[in-house]
Amino acid sequence: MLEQKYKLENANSFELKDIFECGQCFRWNKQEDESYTGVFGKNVLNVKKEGKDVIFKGICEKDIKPVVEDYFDLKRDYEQIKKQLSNIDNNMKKSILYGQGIRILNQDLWETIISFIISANNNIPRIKGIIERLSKNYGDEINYNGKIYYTFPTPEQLKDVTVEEYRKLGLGFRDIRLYETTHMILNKEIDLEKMQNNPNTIEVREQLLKLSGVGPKVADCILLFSTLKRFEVFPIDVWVRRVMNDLYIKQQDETKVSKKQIEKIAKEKFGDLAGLAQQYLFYWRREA
DNA sequence: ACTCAGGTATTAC
DNA sequence: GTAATACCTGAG
Repeated sequence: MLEQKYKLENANSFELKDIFECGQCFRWNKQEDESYTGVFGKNVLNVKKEGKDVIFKGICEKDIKPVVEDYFDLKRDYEQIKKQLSNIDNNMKKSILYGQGIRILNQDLWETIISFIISANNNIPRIKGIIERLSKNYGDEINYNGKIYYTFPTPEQLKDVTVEEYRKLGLGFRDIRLYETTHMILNKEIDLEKMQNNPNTIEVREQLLKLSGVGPKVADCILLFSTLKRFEVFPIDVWVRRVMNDLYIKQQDETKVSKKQIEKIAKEKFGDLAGLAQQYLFYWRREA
C-alpha cells in the first residue's frame, strides 16, 4: 500500500505529548525526531508537529483525511470546551493550561475494552508490552518504511487462544478475564454493535460491567476513550482520587475518600464535561 | 526481600 | 450494600 499524507494547518488544541501520554492510549510511541508513530485499525501513522501545523503520514486503508479527522476528533471544538471548563475554577484553569493540547481519541471499542482490562492493577510500560505482544502474536502484519507493525487482533483472531497462552504473554491474572470477555463478545452475549448504537449511557455501562474484568473504573475508561465517546462519565483511579482529594475534599487519608463523594462533586462541578475535566486533572496531577 | 502499579472478583460481615 | 483480601509480573 502507498503512503499517504495529510497536513493540518494552524492546529489548536493539538499537542503530541498531551494526546499520546495523557493515559488514554497504549500503542503510540515517541520517535527520535519527537514525532509519534502508532497503529490503529489497519492504519500505521506517524504524526509530527511543524510549528502550528500537524503532519500525518503513513499507511491508510481509506483516504487519510477523514480517517485522521475521525480518530483525532478534529471536528470537535476543544477551544470552546476548555474555555467552558476554565470558568469553573482556578484548579481547572491550571490543569487545562498544563494539558492544553489534549484530544480524546476515537479508539476502536473492542480494542479499548481489551486494553483497559489489561490495565487493571498494572503499570503503563507493562500494559504496553502486553498489548504489543498480543498484536504481534495474533494480529496482522503491516509493512511501513521497512518496518513491520501489527494490527490489534480481532475477536476472531483470539477465538482459539487459550488461557495458558495468554499467561505466557505476561497477562498475569488477567488471562482468564481476557479469555472470558473475548468469548462473551464472540457469542454476542454482549453485542458491541448494539452497544455502539445505544444512546442510553446507563444501559451501555451496565452492559460493559457484565464483561469479565470490567469494573466501574474500566467501564468508564471505555465509555470515555472509545468511539462510545461519553464525556459525562468520570473514571476514578488512584490519581483522580488523589487530585480530587487534594483540590476539593482535603481528607487526611485519600484512600478513604468514597467514590460516591468524588462522583457527586464531579457531577456538580463539571456536569456533562466531567470526563474531559477528569482527563485534564489526571494528566496534570500525574505529570506536573 | 519487598513494594508498587490506570482494579476486579470473591468472600465475609 | 460496604469492607477486606488475593491476585501475575517485573521494575526499582
